Amino acid sequence: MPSGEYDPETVEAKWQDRWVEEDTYAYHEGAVDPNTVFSIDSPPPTVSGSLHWGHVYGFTLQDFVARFSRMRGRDVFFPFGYDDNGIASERLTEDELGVEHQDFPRHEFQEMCREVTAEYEAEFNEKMQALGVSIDWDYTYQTIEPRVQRISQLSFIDLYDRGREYRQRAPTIWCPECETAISQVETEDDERPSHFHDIEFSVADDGEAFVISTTRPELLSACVAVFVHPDDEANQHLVGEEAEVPLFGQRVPILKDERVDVETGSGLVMCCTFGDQTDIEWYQAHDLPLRIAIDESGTMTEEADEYAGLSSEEARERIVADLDEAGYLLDRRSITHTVNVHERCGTPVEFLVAEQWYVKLLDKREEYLEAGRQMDWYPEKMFTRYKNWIEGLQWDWSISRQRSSGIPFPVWYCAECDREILADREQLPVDPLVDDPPVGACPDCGHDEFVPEDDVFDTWATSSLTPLINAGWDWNGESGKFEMERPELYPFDMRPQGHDIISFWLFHTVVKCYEHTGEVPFDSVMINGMVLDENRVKMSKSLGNIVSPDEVLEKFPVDAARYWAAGSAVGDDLPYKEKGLRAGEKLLRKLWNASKLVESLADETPDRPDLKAIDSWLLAEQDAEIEYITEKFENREFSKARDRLRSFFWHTFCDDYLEIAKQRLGEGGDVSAAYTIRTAHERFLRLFAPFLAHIAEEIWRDMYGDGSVHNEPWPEPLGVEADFEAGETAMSVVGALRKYKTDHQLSLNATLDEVRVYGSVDGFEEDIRRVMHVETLETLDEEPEVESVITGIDLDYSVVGPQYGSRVPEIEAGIEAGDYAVEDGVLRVADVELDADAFEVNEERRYTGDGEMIETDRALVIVRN
RNA sequence: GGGCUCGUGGUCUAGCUGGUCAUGACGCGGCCUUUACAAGGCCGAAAUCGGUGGUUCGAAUCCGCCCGAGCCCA
Repeated sequence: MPSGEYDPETVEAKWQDRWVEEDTYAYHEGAVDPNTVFSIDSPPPTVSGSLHWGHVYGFTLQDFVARFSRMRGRDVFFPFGYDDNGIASERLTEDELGVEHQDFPRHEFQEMCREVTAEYEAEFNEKMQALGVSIDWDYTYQTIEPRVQRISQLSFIDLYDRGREYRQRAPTIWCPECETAISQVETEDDERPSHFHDIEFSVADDGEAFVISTTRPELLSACVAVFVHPDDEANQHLVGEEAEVPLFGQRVPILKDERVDVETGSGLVMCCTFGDQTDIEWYQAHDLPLRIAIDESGTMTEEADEYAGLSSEEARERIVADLDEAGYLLDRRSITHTVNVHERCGTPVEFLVAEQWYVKLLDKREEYLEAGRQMDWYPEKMFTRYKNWIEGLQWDWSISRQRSSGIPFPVWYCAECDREILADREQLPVDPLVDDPPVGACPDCGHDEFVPEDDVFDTWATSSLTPLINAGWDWNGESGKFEMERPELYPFDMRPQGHDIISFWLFHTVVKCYEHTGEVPFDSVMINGMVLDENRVKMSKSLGNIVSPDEVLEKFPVDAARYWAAGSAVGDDLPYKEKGLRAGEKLLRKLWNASKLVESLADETPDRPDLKAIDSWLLAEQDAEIEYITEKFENREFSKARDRLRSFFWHTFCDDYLEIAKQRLGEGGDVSAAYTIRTAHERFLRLFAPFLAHIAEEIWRDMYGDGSVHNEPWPEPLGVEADFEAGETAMSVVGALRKYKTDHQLSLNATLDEVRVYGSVDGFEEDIRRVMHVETLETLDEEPEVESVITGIDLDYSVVGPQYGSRVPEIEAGIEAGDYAVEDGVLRVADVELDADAFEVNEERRYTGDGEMIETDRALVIVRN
């Protein structure tokens, strides 16, 4: 039985171990009915070595749903995965081993990644288990494992076959540091110090000089045009002429375009291949030629003449010096400007032209929007983000990456005609760098040499397949179809996701799975907010405001953190607050102590006897609470469920009911009380189980069951009939008597001589009398001797407002002036008659008899002492 | 620069399909040993609901503008 003080450190670790050992949260493979299965597709975290509050928060919310659903009789599938084939893992491996990925063949480097990430993942697993999240650890995956590589490549081939992919030479955002193409979403803006250079250009025909301002003089050789703003009258005469580029001497057209920024510099701009995003737009809009001066490693090309072979930085310095010497450099000044940088490494990006694979998105925007609409969004408002993202899409999705670690494209190209040769589904996973293509000769031209594709997939191309990975999607060569090993899981019942990555992760997952299966992959999406610090600022390394979960969990029980996590509406950001955890800790202590008391008062549950009034009242109240809490869980309104449960348990059960039951059971065998106290308590444990997973388990196994509380059914209403009116009135009388004692500085067990109650407390008289230590308690059938003084009229505005509209102020003025009369339940004021439902007479009652009267909203209580 | 979200007692939060004295918790003050819990119980003080203008008989709630924070996208 529960005894002594609650010791979370021992208790929590004990159950965490046993849950894993005993497979408490095992998904039952036999389950086939999609209606009884509840499948969760958790987005796999990136392996970076440490668990942060975002993980704790997100997984705890998922766990609430998992535990609740399990108790509601669903076969819960709660898997776990790692996204470990991205740049983060690649860098982790490089740092850990002190190597550069360029120095190894791809498969060797991948092997190193697997080894390094495996260590971090093992540590992460332990921490996850120490959070008590009800994951089935038999279902895990790594996005870098061969099985997932196969699924990724199958996905590529399937999309290709469906005409959803294409290869195109197109401007690409390039990180010279990582030497890879990156997508738009992987870049961010950053303020960087730089220099503005005023460079003298001239008109080719007449030699008229004009000034170009640029931050990138190293791109002079890549200059393909000069632009003038259409509103720039002073320079309008240049339009249509040709300009001669200094040092390099190429002639370029002078054109007009409204995208010229007239605020900065001279108002004349050079367009290069490619200095920035606008250059790409100009290249497309004005059909300009390409002059590629910087290659993929950030080195100057032949296009840069004598500067070829230099790094772009070296070339910049040399070119600036040469411009200066030749008299072309008119000014050079320091500025700070916004540049596009790669979010991972902070290097300013370049824009190159390269052959890339794309997934088509733009042509099916409407369909993808509709797919999003078909999912239930918790909270609903987050659908807007998905919608805005789709509506704002401008580019298809580039999935090519030039990296060592990653999943290879299963493609070769004919060395002669460039025809694309895709791998056979049966041979996947393949690595074209090592493996041979499935044909000996090109089907188009018969040539027998092939060039392997050496790019790998964008990491999102794989992490957007998690529903398929979890469901065991694969190609069956015999049936010639895609099949799922666990089809009952798909579509998944719930997809959890942070609100910061709805736009690409969730969106890409919906798109890919929808294309492969023809079905929207999720019935519902649950969006979680970000964890902020105590001052409501997002935690980040650069601000140094990170609070590590490890530290906190040394001080507080996991259940307290779980209590905290339930403290905000789903989707809203949640500040980390020690106070929130302390409140949780207090609840654990209260639950523990109350359980000790329950066990000491009644150590077994008798068969259900005829229940006394207060007992059926408590159980009926609990029924109503269960209904409320169940509904809140279903709607993912955890904080409402939590607060209502806590408050009902603490105040109604502990403060009101237990105090009364304590005396009844203390005085001798009261079967009705014994039945009720244990029945209610047992149901409380089940209700608390999704939130306070550990303590509920500890007490449950001590008092009620051999199995886990987490595999017990969720409580159903008992259907007990009760006089709610009398029960609540009785509790208000007890409250009034407590207040009387407090006001008179009496101890709570002080005796009261005589109490008279006017109000319906039928069947509760004895309970009130005993718990408040009343000598004689009498109920009155008629109102006691009171003097009523009308102090005013309260209008019911929901009735009066719509009825009288602008005349309301007149009515109010009449009441204020005392210029009214109440007769036969009708109020006459300001020439109107109000019915009884439109107002309430406000009376002050003064008791004129012996003793003191206390008024509650349900009863009048007179105390003589 | 654009979109979305948020801004309620000292702190966190409910209410936000408009309707009397704005919910609860933490903290604070006072009182009380009810042999489960004093890390408890009871009572109390404390908010012009970010600012401003409007719609309305009536606005925390609806609309406009402004300020601040966060996320996403330029």
